[in-house]
Amino acid sequence: MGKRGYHHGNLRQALVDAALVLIEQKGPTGFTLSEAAKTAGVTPAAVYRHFEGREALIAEGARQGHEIFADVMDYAFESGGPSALAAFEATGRAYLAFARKYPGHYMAMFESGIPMNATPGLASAAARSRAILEKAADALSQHIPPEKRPPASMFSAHIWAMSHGVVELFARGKPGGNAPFPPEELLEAGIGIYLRGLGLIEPDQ
Amino acid sequence: MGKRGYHHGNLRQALVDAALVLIEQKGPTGFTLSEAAKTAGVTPAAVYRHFEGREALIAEGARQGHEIFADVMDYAFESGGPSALAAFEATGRAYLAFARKYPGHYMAMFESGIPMNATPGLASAAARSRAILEKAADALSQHIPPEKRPPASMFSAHIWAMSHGVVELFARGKPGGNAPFPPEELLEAGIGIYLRGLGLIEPDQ
DNA sequence: TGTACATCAGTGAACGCGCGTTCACTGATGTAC
DNA sequence: TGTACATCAGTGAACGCGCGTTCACTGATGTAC
Repeated sequence: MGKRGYHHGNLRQALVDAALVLIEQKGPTGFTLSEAAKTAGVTPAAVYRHFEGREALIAEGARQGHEIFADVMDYAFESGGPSALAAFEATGRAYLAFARKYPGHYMAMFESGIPMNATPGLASAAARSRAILEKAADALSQHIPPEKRPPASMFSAHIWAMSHGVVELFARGKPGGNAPFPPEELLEAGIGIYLRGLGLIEPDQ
Repeated sequence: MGKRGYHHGNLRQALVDAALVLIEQKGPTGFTLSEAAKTAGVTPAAVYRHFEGREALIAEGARQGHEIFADVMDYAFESGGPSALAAFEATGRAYLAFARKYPGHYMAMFESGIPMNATPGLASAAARSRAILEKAADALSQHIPPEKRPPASMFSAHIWAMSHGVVELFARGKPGGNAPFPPEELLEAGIGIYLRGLGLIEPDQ
């Protein structure tokens, strides 16, 4: 917003970008304000012209992540296919694609330990991305007979939990050496079985 | 093993215990060797009589966690009920109970970033707990017609992912303010729907 | 167009801090005789 | 039982390090006239 032309150009965003790369490389707690500053070609003290401190910088990364996350999932849902089911599955794939494509953002959002209320902007961005997931679940759950329909928020929580679990356990190199299956395949199969359990997919297919 | 009677009694285990409490309180990367030593009433340098360094101390906590984890899950599986299904569900409940009861161990195991090969003892304990989960999945999957049976390792990966996701997202205070449902309920319902999707529970029940 | 001035992004030095790790040591415990 | 000795768990001081944060400053940019 009009910072361009000054000494650096757009230091604020350069710092966020540097922070996200470092978080991706060293984990959210291995990340260092000083190193982000150095990466952006600037003195640590310069960071304080744009952020209140280390935590605010991470929070801004998380906020931007939630914004992208919500956009990506919303797009997948809206354009995901003719049926509510297809749209929902596209949303699930978008989840994993986001985690893969923006690992720094993902870590800042879910692994940094930054409280969701750290910043008003972060809080509202997080609420937005959460709402998208629930919207997708709610649309799909319309196809379940009301008397056996679980609350949409539970439904979306299950999908979210399985997706997050797959990301944390199998989409990184961490435990067990490596994944027994490609994460995409694992998640798609898991969601498929889950949806079949809800009666949303034909038992025989 | 026979250190009792010396200056401290059993400093080695006291250090592990202190580390696990601190990891629970401050996260696996906020944890500090010096503070663990202070908690145990000892100089930081004393730690090096028992561990190679900071990472080895965390690895030992993770190792003990995997040992307990495997025991707990194995017991739940073996004594979980008359049917393979009941035994499996007991195992799932044991997962969450472990995460609740031993949060420090859980974090050291799954959130500390310690590689599974950090220590031979850790590697073999982790392999053991992983094997128990697969054993339970394998036993249950015998009840699925072979032609539509997913590999037991995929089956157990799904359950593990959903369980871990529930723990990370909803069984701590982190995102979204708090859980929309009690985690136990959420996980049990999720596993139930998943098992129904596999045809292991009657669709109408 | 040119000059004087105000703004404010980034500097560079300094701070106090706690970290993980090393080292020569000390002194309580255990052991040989 | 008593004495001399060996062991080795824990000490305390020191190290070099990088951290987050503060502060008075400087000098390029933008603006008023």
